[in-house]
Amino acid sequence: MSDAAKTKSADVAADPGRKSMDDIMALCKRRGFIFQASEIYGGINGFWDYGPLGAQLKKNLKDAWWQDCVLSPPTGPDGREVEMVGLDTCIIQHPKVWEASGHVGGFNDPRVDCKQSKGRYRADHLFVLQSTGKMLAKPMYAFIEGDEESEKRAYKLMAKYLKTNLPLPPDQTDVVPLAQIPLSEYHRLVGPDANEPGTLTEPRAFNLMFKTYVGATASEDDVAYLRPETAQGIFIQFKNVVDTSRVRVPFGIAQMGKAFRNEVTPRNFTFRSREFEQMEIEFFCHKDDAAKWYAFWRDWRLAWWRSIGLGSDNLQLREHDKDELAHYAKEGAGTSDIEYRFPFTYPGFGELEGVADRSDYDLRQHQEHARVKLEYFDTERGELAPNGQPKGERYLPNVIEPSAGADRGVLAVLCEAYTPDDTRPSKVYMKFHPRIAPIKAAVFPLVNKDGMPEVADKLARDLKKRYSIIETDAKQSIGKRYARMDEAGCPFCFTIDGDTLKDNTVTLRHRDTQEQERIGIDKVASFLGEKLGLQEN
RNA sequence: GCGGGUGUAGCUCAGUGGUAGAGCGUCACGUUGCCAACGUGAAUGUCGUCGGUUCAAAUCCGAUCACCCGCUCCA
Repeated sequence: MSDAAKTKSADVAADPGRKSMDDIMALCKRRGFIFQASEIYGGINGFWDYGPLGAQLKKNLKDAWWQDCVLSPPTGPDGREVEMVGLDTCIIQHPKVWEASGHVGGFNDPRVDCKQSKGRYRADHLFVLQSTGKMLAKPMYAFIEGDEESEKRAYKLMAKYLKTNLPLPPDQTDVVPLAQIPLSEYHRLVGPDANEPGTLTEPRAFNLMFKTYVGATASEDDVAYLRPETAQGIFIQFKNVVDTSRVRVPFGIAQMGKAFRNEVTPRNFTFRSREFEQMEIEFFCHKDDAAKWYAFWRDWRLAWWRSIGLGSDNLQLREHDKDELAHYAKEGAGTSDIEYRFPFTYPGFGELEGVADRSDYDLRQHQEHARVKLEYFDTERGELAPNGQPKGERYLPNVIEPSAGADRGVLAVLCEAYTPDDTRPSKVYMKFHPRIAPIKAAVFPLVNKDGMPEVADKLARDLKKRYSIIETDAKQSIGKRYARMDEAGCPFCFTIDGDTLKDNTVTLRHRDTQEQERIGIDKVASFLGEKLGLQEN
């Protein structure tokens, strides 16, 4: 901050590397954006609550997403308005949902810790180089699959032990997966980063899902899980939506809601929380069109984040490398992350939204596990019948999934908006896009007498009928009230003064420039409507 | 999970064994007529929590919780 203080606010605003996360967190607490969950009990790791301003900010962000994705969707690559419907499914579903999705069984990969090097490894990524023949009490060397350095190290150590040169005689050693080494032999095992044997722990499972029980008896037969993603609720209701809402492929189903993951390390304020909210679209299309729709959503979602105020320099698109791809995306057209440059990731970026081609993986999995046909009959495809009509085609649609983190979105918006400015009394202001600003406007009587409060109250009441959150405040000096609004990120203030009583004009004060102008009191509503991007008249 | 750091008023922090502090903010009254103005006054703390040492602990010791940083992890 000491550097930032000497810098022009515009420079600081554009450069998150100059913003202090501590200062942003302090403001979030001070102004009631974000509180630590269960704070009076000492807090609870990985959980955060939203205060009055934060709750409104988050609601505005979610409303903007719902508005732009569901109620007023964009024009697709085929030139037509995208077809989209909403859905709201349960946090708790049948346990088999998570078996089908691969969340149970497939992904609670066991980990192995090294007591000496403090390293942690995926057990299925570790291989062991051992000498054959008389194995008793001889050391074995673990290395990481695909990691040449650790593999070379293991061979070098083995060569040293066998007192031979590299390459090792092939008949004296072999390589086996760690899983084949019995626990009783771990005392002979040298870890990939250790220099003595016996430092590796036994493989331990990490289950990232929250476990709970359905029913008051709570026996092991009643185990259920809190959803780790909202997506599966969409997949398992896919058939109902198709059967009841007249949608036709290509179309999307949108849903937002809480999801839960027992993150190993909750970190970076709300960025990695154990309870978080997702805004997900599952877009269903024919396999032949998947690449086209994937590119469309990837680009459109990036543009959307820009439209709500995330600066272009701090936002980037990153295509995943092949080896990064999740199990469900291996067959797809690709995965990319929309990333924001947070102060705590600077100069790197952190994921805001992932856009993935999930192929038909999920529908296929549920079709198999539930033994229910989930195929879609497309009447516009297939070869032509003699009457000139297509015969139709039956298929499992491909899925393009733009999956955004609502809390990460709020955090990015907070970081982007945070603008130190030593020249103004508040020393900082929150430069929210008017569309998502929690307080849209403030109405102040310049002084609390001479008929001004009455006029201000009337204007505020009129505005409140149409716009969310209009602040009124008649206490203390006008400068103090402007400063408070700067920290809350209120974009516009309207001040009633002596002249208002004579000529019906008010002072309009702009947050970002601190400029003032006079406009007619009857123009205030239409001005706000235009600035907030709402229909007026 | 490991290592380092931090935890005192709403916020930022001072306080190294002897009665709990400052600035800012908040609130009230007065004044003020466009940028945290001024005056007067007020409220606010089990010094993160629990335990130990001591005549006496915010201060020393132990444990624990939370947050920050670095590893690790993040389907």
